[in-house]
Amino acid sequence: MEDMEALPVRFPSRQHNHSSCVNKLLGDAEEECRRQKLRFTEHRRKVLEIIASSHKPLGAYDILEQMNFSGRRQAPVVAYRALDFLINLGLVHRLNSLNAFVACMTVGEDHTAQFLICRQCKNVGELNSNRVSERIEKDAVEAGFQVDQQLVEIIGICYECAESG
Amino acid sequence: MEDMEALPVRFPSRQHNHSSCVNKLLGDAEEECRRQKLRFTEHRRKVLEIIASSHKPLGAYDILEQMNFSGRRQAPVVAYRALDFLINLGLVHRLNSLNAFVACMTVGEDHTAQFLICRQCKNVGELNSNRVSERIEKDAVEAGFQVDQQLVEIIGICYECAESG
DNA sequence: CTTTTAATGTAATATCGTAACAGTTTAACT
DNA sequence: AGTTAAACTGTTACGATATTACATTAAAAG
Repeated sequence: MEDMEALPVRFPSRQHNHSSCVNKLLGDAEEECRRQKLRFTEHRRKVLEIIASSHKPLGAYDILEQMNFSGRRQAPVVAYRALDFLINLGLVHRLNSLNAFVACMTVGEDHTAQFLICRQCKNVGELNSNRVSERIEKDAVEAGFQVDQQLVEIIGICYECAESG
Repeated sequence: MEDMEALPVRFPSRQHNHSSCVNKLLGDAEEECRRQKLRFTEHRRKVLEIIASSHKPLGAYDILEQMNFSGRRQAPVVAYRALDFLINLGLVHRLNSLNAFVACMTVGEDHTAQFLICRQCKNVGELNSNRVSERIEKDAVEAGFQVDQQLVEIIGICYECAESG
């Protein structure tokens, strides 16, 4: 029997308003850090803000460029340190096939994620299909493998690009 | 209703004999190139041989090191060109989470693949679960996404490492 | 208020991957 | 065979991504 619940997916539509979701994410981050007694420092806030302001994946050096507070160029390690922190908190995801980073679109919720990468518009959506993650888990276990982490990246064409030819 | 066929999976066991599977892969490669009228040149053969001789993923520069035919060091691009060729032929897979390459373990068969990466012994197995690939395809389509390519990497502990503590 | 843990600043360097272009080999076609 | 077109190779240079190491400063815990 199929699971008939709605399939959670977030793909950024073209006219979607960023500033509200950026603010939401920053708020979530602050709260999460308070809860876990972690420090939400300036670098970390800035990096999260930069990533969240783009639904296209950003490379570490793209992020770094936007961190020039006062004409002062930061060293790469500054971006990587903040990224590590945010990834560990689940606020940012790394896309291995692109060496790039995106903000998490389902913060706080307990979720698995698969990434939908549009090779035309370069936007990235987040699919949260438990059916997929459970299927992977089951089959891996059946194959004698104990799963710690799943990395699922799906390359293709998003709905809006398919429509507009 | 569940699909009850055996789940195809290849994980290299510790006492498994490489040389026979290396030879098989080289033979398959030759045949496939003949069939498609492609050239199976020395570089390509050598790179495939090197990758196939290791069930642990190899980086491009690891491969390069083993290409020193006569003390002569090859340029990186030599390895990358051969790798591109072999990947397009489906003889080699790239593991994005590791920036590394492994030989395909199910050559010639029409198959999808998910990679089982043991974070202890570093061996990589290939799971060929149509249930996983179909689940991903269905859910992506349901989310309005047209799938071209699936990249699935599963990090964890393999059977032999789990057994031996 | 001192100890110790976490974060930052800074420089250097390691690792991974590609561009460009001239030269050579191979295949295909008179 | 001789000519042409396509594919492959050699070589140099460079671009992009990521980490190590270590000295310094800031914050939290006792």
